[in-house]
Amino acid sequence: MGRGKIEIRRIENTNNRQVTYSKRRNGIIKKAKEISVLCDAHVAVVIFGCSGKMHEYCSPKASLVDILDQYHAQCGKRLWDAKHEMQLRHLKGEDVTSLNFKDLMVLEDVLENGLKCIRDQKDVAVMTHRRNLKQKEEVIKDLYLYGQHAETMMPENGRGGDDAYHQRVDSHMPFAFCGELVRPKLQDRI
Amino acid sequence: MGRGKIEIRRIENTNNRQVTYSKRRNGIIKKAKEISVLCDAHVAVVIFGCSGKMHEYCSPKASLVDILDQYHAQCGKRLWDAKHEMQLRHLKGEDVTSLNFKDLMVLEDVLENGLKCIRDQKDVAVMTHRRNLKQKEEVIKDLYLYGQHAETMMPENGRGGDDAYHQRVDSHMPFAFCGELVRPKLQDRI
DNA sequence: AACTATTTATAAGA
DNA sequence: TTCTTATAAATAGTT
Repeated sequence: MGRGKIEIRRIENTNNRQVTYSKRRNGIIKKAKEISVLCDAHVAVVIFGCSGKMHEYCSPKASLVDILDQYHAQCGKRLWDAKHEMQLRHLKGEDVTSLNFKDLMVLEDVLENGLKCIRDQKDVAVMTHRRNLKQKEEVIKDLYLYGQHAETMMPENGRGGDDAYHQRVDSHMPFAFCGELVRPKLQDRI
Repeated sequence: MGRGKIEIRRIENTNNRQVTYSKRRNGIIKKAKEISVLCDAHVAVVIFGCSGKMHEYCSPKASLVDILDQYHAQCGKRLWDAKHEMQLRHLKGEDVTSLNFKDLMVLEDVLENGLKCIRDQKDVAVMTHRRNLKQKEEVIKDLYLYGQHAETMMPENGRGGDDAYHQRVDSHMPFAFCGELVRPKLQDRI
C-alpha cells in the first residue's frame, strides 16, 4: 500500500528498513488499540526492531502480566517455571482431574494449612484494628477530660501552659500518638 | 477502511463486533508477520476476544518465551516470577503478616475454592476406584462361574472351544474388559 | 518529517 | 459463515 507494491521479504537497505519498521510498528500498535476498543479484546503486542529497542502495547483492561497469565493458562505451555506454575494451578483447584489420590491429600493438607494461617492472620488484623480503635477512643476521652480540667488548671502564660498540657496528656497515653501504633495496621499497605 | 467510516468505539451489536474482531485479528497478525520479515523484527502478539478464545503470533526467529525474556530484560521487571512466587507463598500461608484485610479475604476465598475443588476431586477418585473394584470383582466372579461350567461344557477341539469361550464370557460381562471402564480413571493421566 | 499515488484492509451488504 | 466491493486507511517511494 504505497507508491509501489513490495514483496514481503527482508528490506536490504538499512535506512529503508528502519523507516519501514518505524511506520509499520506504529501501524500495528494503532490497530491493536483499535481492536481492543472496537471489540472489547485484550491485546498485547511486543516488538523488537533490528536495533534491539523494544516497543510494546497492552490493552488498558488488562496488564501485560494478566494477558500473559491468560496466555499461559490457555496454551498450556510452560513458559516460566513449570513446577511452580502447576503447583499454583493445583492450589487454586485447577487441573486436578489428573491427580492421584495421594497428590490430592497432600494438596488438601497444604490448602488447609494455608487457610488456617490466613484466618489466624485475619483474626490478628481484626484484633489490632479493634485495639487501635479503642486506644483512639481513650485518647479522645483523655483530651476531653483534660479540656474540662484545663479550664481551672491551665496557667495563663503560654509557655508553661504548653508544658503542663503535654505532661498531663502523656501520662494518660501509654501508647497513643507514638507513631505506628496508633495508625491501624490494616490500612498500612492499601 | 470500508464501505463507511466508523468511529473507534465499542461495537454494540454482538454479531458485528464478532465479525470485526475476526477480520481485524487476522489483519493484525498479517501485519505482524510482514514487519517481522520486512524489517527483521521480533514480534509477539497475543489477543483474546470477548469470547475468551486466544490467538497468538510470534515471529519465527524467536519463541514467545525468548521475546518475553527480552521484554523482561529490557523493562527490568521480573513480572512473572516475582508475582507468582509471592502468590504461591501467600497461598501456602507464608508471609501473610504484610497483607491487609481485603487481601486476606481474597486469599481466603481462593483457598476455600481450591479446597472445595480438591475435595470434590477426592470424592470422584474414591467413587471411581470403588466402581472399578466392584467391576473387577464381578469379572472375577464371572470367570470363576465360567470355570465351573467349563469343566462340563467346553468342547475338546481348540478352535470351536475358543469361540464358545468368548460367547460365554462376553454374555456375563456387560462392561468389564471393554477398555476404559476397567482401567481406574485415577491412573489415566499420571 | 511531509506528501501523495497506490496498495491494502475492511465495513457493509449479499 | 464466506464472498464481494466500495471506501477508508496504511504506507512506499518521493520531496
